[in-house]
Amino acid sequence: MRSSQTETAVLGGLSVEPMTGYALREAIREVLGHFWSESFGQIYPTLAELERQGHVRRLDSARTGASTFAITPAGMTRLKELLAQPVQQVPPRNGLMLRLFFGRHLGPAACRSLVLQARAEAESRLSQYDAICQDVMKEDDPIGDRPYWLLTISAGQHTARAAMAWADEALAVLDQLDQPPKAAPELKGKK
Amino acid sequence: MRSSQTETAVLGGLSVEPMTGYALREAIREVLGHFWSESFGQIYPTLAELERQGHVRRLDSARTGASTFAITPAGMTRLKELLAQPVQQVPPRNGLMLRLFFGRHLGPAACRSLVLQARAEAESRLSQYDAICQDVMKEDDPIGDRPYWLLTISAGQHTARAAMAWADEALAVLDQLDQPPKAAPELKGKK
DNA sequence: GCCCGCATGTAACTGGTTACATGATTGT
DNA sequence: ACAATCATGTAACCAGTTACATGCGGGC
Repeated sequence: MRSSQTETAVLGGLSVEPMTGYALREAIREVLGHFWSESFGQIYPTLAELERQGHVRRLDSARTGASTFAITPAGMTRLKELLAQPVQQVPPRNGLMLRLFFGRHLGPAACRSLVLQARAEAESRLSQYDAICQDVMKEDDPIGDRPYWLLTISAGQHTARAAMAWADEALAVLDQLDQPPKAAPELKGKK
Repeated sequence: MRSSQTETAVLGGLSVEPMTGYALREAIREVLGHFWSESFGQIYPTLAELERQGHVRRLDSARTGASTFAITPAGMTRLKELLAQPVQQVPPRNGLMLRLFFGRHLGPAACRSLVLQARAEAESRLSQYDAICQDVMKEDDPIGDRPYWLLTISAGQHTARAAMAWADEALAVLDQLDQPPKAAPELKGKK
């Protein structure tokens, strides 16, 4: 039973519409990209396994090698089962925080640029969410997936805004550290 | 060259004070726990390798098997080198978002309880940060690590608060989805 | 005498990525 | 003709966790 996580993503993707393995990966990158990722090395073996179990079926298995997969009723049942399983969280590993925690050895200036970079990334993510949001809103949604999709986008936006707010705060702190004139105000002009 | 990430955490930990491998793991769990984790299976081989390279040295290698490790000058150099390396980010895999994205198959009620759970976790993390913050403030800090440590705590607080705000918003949306009475208010009492 | 917490280490497994080999289709 | 893109699949590798084997020292 490979990973169940990948299985969920694959079945979930195919529950929206039938796709080739390749298209599936593209879709995951473009739509789930801000909270999920899969590589070919995971997708193809998983598809093969799911087919063996009758959870997906190959549509045009004909000539060309390229085959579109569709989810079967059994697959839908399996998907619901997988979705209902408890969320397993990954042990945290945040490289930025690790560096910042030992930031004394790095110096305030280097830390500053790390935080600045993080802020820029958060900002760019935020504008991507707007774009994705537009996309989701402008295609019609007969089966009612939209509200759920918007939920995940909203989560991304909250996270990104929080990251930016934190970064601003952190930058102020680091500036203080960089020139810590105990007293002596108003020597150089502003800031 | 094993993982460099673990190497950084281990050298960083020993840069604060000499410790045994066991204590190192405890310290990482307790202090870096909200953004980092290491297991024995990583720590011991890494310590052995670092010793071989002269980046750490065993203090009381005497009798009892238990040995305290200290970082060497070469190790400090190496640590700074590692900290200066670009942050490598992990491909995202957020199990909660995956479930929510395909939430239509799960139904609003089940999604609601997932979000509720996430909110509770965020809330508990938030109160943990307060506790850690107290700890950090009440021991004195001759070498100036404190501001950096507070930075990482603050990041955790921002993230947790964002998660809670999002959860509240999401809960409202899911409630709407659960009873979507286009019109026709006040039929059954309260719910 | 026994259990518990400190301590060290290793082997097996897992979940995942990267890189590669291969080939069809399409556009220029 | 050739390049780019779509498409499939596998093998090698990697980081990391889990579980296990082992043993010391102290408290009850």
